[in-house]
Amino acid sequence: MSIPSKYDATQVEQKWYDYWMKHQYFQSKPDERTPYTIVIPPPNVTGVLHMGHMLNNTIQDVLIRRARLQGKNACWVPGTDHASIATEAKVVAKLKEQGIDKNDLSRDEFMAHAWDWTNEYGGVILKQLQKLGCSCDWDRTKFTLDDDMSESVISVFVDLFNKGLIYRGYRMVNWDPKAQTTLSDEEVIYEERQGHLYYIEYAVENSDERLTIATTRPETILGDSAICIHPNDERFSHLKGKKAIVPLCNRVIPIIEDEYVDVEFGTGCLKVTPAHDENDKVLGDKHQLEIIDIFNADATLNSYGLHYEGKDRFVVRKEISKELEAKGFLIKTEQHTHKVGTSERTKVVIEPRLSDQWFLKMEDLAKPAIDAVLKNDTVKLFPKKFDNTYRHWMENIRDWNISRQLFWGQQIPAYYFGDGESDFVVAKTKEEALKLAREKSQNLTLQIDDLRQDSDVLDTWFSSWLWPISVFDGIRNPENEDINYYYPTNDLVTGPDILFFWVARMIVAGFEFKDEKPFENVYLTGLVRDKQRRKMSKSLGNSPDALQLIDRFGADGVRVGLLLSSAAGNDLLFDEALCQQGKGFGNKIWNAFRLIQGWEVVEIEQPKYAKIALEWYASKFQKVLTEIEDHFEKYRLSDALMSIYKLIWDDFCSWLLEMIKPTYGAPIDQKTYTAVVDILEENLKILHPFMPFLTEEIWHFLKPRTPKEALIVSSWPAAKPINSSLLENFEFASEVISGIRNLRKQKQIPFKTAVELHVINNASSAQNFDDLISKLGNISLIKYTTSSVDKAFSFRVKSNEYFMVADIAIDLDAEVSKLEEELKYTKGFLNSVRKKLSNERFVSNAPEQVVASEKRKEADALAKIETIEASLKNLK
RNA sequence: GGGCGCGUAGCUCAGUUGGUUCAGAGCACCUGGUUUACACCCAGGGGGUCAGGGGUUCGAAUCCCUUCGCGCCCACCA
Repeated sequence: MSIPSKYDATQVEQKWYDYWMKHQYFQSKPDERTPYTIVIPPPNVTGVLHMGHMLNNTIQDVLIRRARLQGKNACWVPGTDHASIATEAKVVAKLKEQGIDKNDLSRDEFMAHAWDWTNEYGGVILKQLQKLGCSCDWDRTKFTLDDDMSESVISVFVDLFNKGLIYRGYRMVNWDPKAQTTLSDEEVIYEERQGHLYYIEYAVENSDERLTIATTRPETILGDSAICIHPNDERFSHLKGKKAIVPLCNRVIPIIEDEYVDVEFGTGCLKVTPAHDENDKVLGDKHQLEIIDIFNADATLNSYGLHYEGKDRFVVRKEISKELEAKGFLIKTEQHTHKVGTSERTKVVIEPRLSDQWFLKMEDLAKPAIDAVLKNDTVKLFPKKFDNTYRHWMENIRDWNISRQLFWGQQIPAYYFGDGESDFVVAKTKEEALKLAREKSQNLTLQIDDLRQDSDVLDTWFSSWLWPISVFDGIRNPENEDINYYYPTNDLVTGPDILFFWVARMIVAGFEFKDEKPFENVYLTGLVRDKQRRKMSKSLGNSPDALQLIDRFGADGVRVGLLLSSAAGNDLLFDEALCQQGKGFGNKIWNAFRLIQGWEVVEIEQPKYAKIALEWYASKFQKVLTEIEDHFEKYRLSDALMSIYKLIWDDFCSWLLEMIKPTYGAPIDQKTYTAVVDILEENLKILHPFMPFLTEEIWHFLKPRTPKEALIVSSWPAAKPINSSLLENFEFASEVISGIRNLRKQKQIPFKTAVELHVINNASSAQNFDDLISKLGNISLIKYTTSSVDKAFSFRVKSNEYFMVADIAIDLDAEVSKLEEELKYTKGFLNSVRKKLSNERFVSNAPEQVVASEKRKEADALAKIETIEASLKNLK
C-alpha cells in the first residue's frame, strides 16, 4: 500500500464516511451499555448549512464521537423542523414567482405545494451535515411534521386543554401584515428607527379651545376613542368630563383621566387608540372605550380610513400628515428616535392587533423548569452566566400565544359546532370531536360535516418543545423501550438566541409530560460573526459557503478551524485562516505518520535516549490527557483541542520524534518503533472526535484492520500513572537544550559543529537525559566539574551553570558586559525580595509557604550572584 | 428605563478560592536555517502601567467604589 506524500481530504473523507455508514457505526439500539444521547436542534427543513450549523454540529459530533470511543451507546438523533412561518414564507414567495397567489389557494392546495417544496429541498441540510462528518443515526431521522410527531403535538394540545391550561383570548398580538400571521414576542425584533413626533390639535366640543396631543402614528387618529389626561395635571383640569373631536373624521370622543399619562412626555396629553396599541388597549378596557380597528389584515386602511381606504399604513401616514397640516391641525413635527418592532421573518414593521388567539398558561408549568436549572442543578447551562438570563425570563414568563394564521403546521384540533365562536370542543380526531360536540350541545343530530375545525395552526415551537420526547415516541407510547432507555438525553448543543424559544420550553415540556428533565447539560455556543464582528447573515453576504470551505480545507480542517476559537457562549469571530491552520495541522500529523512509516525496522538494541524519551512521552501524554478530560468536563472544547494540538505538534513531533529519530538512513530498533506506533495510535484516538477522517485514514494505514477494529469504535485511552519527577527532569533538560540552541544562534555556531558542555554546581537529577541533550544539542562531551571554564560561553538553568566550549574565538568584552548586565538585574531582584522580607507585617501576616518561597528566592539569588561574580573574575 | 456581562500582547482569548505554573496561549510579527517527515516546516526572539482613577490589604489582573468604552437580555412613554 503506497502512502501518498500529500493528504488529499476530498478523496479520503467521502471514502471513510461511506465506510462508517456501511458498517453502521452510527446506529444505536438500546442495549446493556450506558446510553449517551444527543438530539439535534432540528434545522429548518428548507435551510442550507451555514456557519452556525457547522459550529453547532461539529461540537455535537465531537461529543458523540468521544462518548462512542468511551464505550457508551452513543445515539445522535437527527431531524428537521417544519419552521412554520419561515417555510411558508418561502413557499409563498416561490408560488408568487409562478404567478400564484396564496390567497387563491385552499388549505389543501397550499399544503400540496408546500409538501412538494419540502420533498424537493427538504433534507438538503442533512446531506450537508454528512459532508461535515456528523455521525448521526440517520435511521432515526425525524421531521416535526411527520405523522407520528404531529399526533404527539395534537395529543399534547388536547391534554393541556383538558387540564385547563389552554384558552382562547381576544388579545393584542404582534401581527405581521406581510405574512398575515401572529408572531410571538420572541419573533419581534426591536430596531431603533428615526421617526417623527407629530403634534396634532383636537377641537374641544362646544368650545373654541383646542387640545394638542403628540403621536408617532398620525394615521391612527382615525381609530381614536378617547383623549387621556393626567388627573392631577392642572393644565388640563378644566377639560375634565368634556369631549373632543377627532380631526378629519369628526368623531366625538370623551376626555378621560388616568395616571398612566406621563405629564413630562410630549404635550402631557394622550390620544387613546385601543385597537392599535397595547397600552391603549389597557386604558380602553379600564375606561370601557370603543375599539375601532382601522386596518385590514395587510395593514391597509379599512372603511374607517375614510378616503384613505385601501391605502397602506405608511402611505397614509405621509398623506394624512400633509392633509392635517393643510387643514391646520398639524402644529409641528419633531424628529423622534424610537424603537419599532419588526418581524424576524419578513422584516416588516409589526402591527399590534386585537384578535382571537389560543394561549397556553405558563406560570405553573414553568415552576419545575425554574427549579431544575436554578435550584437543583438538575439541568446545567454552560456557560453558567446564562442562568441569570434564564431566571429573568422564566420568572417573568407570560402566557404563550400558540396559534398562527398559517397553513403550514399542525392545525389546531378545536372544532366549532354552532354559530358562535364559543361553541367548540377540542379532541384528537374529528370523530371524537363529534361525540363531544353532541354531548356538549345536547344535539344528537349533529353530523361530522357540521363541525368546522379551527383554521389556525400551532406555533412551530409547540412541536419542537416536545422534540427530546417525541423523537423517541414518548408522548404516544410513554413506556416504549427507546424512551425509557434514551430519555433523559445527555447534552443539548444550541445557540443562546433560542434559549427561551426552545430550550426553556423543552425543559418545561420535559417535566410536564415525562416528569423528568429532557437533558442534563446545555452547551450554548456563540454566534458566528465575521472579523468585523458582524453577525454572519445571508443579507450581508458575509457568510462563506459552508460546502466550499469543506472543499478547500477538508471537513477536518474546517472543524478544527471552528473549534479553535470558540469558547462556549462566546461569539466566534470566524476567520478562514483558522481553517487553514486546521488543514495545516492535518498535514503535520500526516507527515509525522509518513516519517514513522518510512523507517527501516531491525532487531538492534534500543538506544538509552530512545527509552527515556518514550518513558517521558508516556507521562506527558497522561498529563495532557487529564487536562483534556478536565476541559471536556467543563465543555471547554477549544481548550481540549488546543491541548491535543500542542501535545501532537510540540511534544510528539518536535520533541519525541526528534529525540528517537535515527540519523538519516539508519534503521530503527523494533522496540522503539513498536512503542512509537502505539503512541501515535493513542494520539489518533484522542484526536479522532475533532478530526475523524484524517485519523481514521492513518489508523488503517498503520495496520490492517477489520471493520470491528475501526478507529471510530476503538477505545478512549485509559488513565495511567504519571511519573512527575520524570516530567520535571525533562523540563530541565529541555531548558538546557534551549540554552544550547540559543547560544549557538547568538554566537553563530552552526549545529553541525559539535561542542563540549561543562556543567558546574549540578543540582539536577536530569542526568539521565544527557544522551538526549547530546543528541539534540550536538554535544560531543558532557563533563561535570567544579570550576569555571576558561574562554567559554555560558548560560544558566536554575542553579546550574553551563559552559559551552567551542573551537571559535570569543568576544571577551561582550561576555563580560552580558554577565554584568545579569549581575545588575539579579542584585536588583535580591533587593526587592529583601525589602519584602524585612517588612515585619509581611512576615507575620503572609502564610508560611509564601514567606518560605521568598526566602528561597533570596537564597537562589545569592547563589546566582556568587556564580556570576566567579565567572566574571575568570574572564577578566 | 430595569437587569446581566465585558475591557489582559498587533488579533482572538485563558487566567478557579487575592500570594512561584501571575503576567500566559494560539495566531500574527522579527531574526536565522532547504541535500536528511513536513517551508502547510525547524530553531530563536521582541512585545502588555492587565481600560483610567481611587480604596481595602503585608500583598490586587483578581475584592470594593467611581469614570470612560463596548456587548447582551428584558420592558417599551404616546
